Amino acid sequence: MRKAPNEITVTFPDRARRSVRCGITGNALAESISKSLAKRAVAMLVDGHLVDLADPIEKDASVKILSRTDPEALELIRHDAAHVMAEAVQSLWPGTQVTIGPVIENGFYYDFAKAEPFHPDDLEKIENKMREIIARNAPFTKEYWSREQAEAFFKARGELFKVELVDAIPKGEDLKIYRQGEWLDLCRGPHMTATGHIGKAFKLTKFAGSYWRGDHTKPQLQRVYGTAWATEPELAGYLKQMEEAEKRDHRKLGREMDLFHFQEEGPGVVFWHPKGWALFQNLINYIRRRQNAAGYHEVNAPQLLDKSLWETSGHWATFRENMFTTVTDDEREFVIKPMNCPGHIQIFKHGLRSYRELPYRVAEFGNVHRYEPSGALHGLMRVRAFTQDDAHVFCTQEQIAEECIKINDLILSIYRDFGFDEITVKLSTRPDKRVGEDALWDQAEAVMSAILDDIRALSNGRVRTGINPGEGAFYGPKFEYVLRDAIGRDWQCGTTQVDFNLPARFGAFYIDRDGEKKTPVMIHRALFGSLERFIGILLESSAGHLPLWLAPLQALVCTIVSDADQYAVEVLAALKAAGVRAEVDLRNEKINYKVREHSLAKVPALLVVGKREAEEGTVSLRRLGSDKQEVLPLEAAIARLAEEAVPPDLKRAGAAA
RNA sequence: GCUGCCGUAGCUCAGUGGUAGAGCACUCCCUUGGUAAGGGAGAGGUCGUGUGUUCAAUCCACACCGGCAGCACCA
Repeated sequence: MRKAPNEITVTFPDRARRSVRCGITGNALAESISKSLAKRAVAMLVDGHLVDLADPIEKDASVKILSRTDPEALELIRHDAAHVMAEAVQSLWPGTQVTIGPVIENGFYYDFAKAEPFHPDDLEKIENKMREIIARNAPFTKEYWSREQAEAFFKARGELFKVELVDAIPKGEDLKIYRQGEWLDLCRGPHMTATGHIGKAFKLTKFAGSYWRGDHTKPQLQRVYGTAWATEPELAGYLKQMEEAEKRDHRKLGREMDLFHFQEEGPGVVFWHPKGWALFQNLINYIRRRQNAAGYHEVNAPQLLDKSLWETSGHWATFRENMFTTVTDDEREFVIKPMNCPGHIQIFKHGLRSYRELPYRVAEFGNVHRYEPSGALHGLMRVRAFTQDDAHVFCTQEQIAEECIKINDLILSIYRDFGFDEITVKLSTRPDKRVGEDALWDQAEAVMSAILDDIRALSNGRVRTGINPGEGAFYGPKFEYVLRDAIGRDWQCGTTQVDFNLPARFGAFYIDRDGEKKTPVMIHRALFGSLERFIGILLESSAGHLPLWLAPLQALVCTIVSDADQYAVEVLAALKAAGVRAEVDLRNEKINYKVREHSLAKVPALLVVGKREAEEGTVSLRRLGSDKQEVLPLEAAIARLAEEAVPPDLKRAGAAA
């Protein structure tokens, strides 16, 4: 295409091209295309970058003019809403300082410095004020200010946090100020053309405390969260989804399914009820089979060990605040174990180890206690006493990569058995607070980053990888296995940590081929991490509809009339004989009542028997989540359930045999 | 730990400055009913704990304990 001087070529999403004056604004460009587009336009994408519609286009570029319902505009709606919220709060409570107000997943927040705390009713007040501001439909306009001008302006207004933000902007960079009517804010942008485009599909959701710059030593601010969408049905859909998520809260399910409880005298510790403990044991049995098959030796190290071991490991220096301790009458100080590694090292150190024994893999369902900050406690997800499916592999440096890959394969295979297929593995590198020489860290990180590449390559696209800088353990870098649950939430569960430090600190060694003492490398690994937490994840992901092999109570025989009692007891006996975990409900209640009650308790299979079934030797089978029934011979029903109740690993073993 | 909110029967929740109520669950009675609540009766609470204000506190104030949300933390 031939161009006059001072002309540029813009390419539209439909691949149409047009020559336009260099420096044309998005507004003018939209106007030149059509009146209706100009009217709808709120911002634009230039070469994929979201920018203000008022910005000039100064070189050949692909341009997409955005209207507010384009997906790319959603973050602008949210960001604009945050600005409007800040204006609303400052207009309602003069003297409140504004700080930052970013877009987050599903919405936005703004942090304020305000002397008086917000009151729950304030959400509605702010929302109403926001609607007023939006109705005024003031245009967003951008200005470039000098650093001095901005600093003087915010200082004069008493906006000290903004002054700090101005100071933090690198010298030589433009300071952008966005105005909306009378109000203005320092902001990177971009914004839509006017506040009216925010629309009505937003809602303020909650207040919370937060820290300035996320640092708990800095002043505490008040955060207001909101959600915003392009359309009201989308907002309604989101709110509905939140309600649904609430219904699968594992604390609620735990009560409804009678799995566990908490009470005041034991903050952060779980009372496991019979059904919950059965589920717990089902998980342990499964993991035990898997890791025994993978060459681990299961052990049990003491619950209580002298403080000196924790000083040696470095835990005392790093986590003393989070450890439960006890002093005995003879004035010895003991630590209730928060970790299993020192115990396992003692087992490794007991007696002389040969290189022939390596890799030496010790596993334990270790019951650990950690004094977690009270505000961190959350049902089973964050507790003060939990069971780790922990293990330590003592090996040579040459064996590290192979062991890490084996662990990786084991973890991925296990997650697959639970239906978790979307996995991310993240490498967490050295934290600021750590033990050991930097040379050892260099080595460990180099080894692990190579392994990370292998993991991704070996996974055929199933595993994504990433880096978490500075998030490693104090004794070594780690892989974190993050799984995505049925409703799209991510949970960090498994972990593999390569440790060049602790074995040496404890003086662990083995006798190598050449007769010399060598220090082994230790790999820490956990599969689910915390069994308590994993059960919470399982419950929320499945909404309590556990697969049959895990369900603590798999089947319930329900009678319709008492004439069927005798038969029901026979059915129960037959189920039990086939290894199905079952109970019988002979109560003098209607079948509707029984079905409702057991369905609410999430019993996977109901075997209903009345006169007819008793006479014919059949059962009416109803599965959780369905309102259909199927009448089939008792043996057929039992065979089906027994088959389905076989854990996935045993099923594979059976198929192979 | 920090900020805010909350704490009444096993659960979900009303309520009042003059020592408390509902529904479900529980016990008993009637009912034998075909796939998500049949009917009736009964029992059940030092209103989280402590101190204070008051003639009088479940209610007001303060402290503590516990919970919820977010932040911070997570070997």
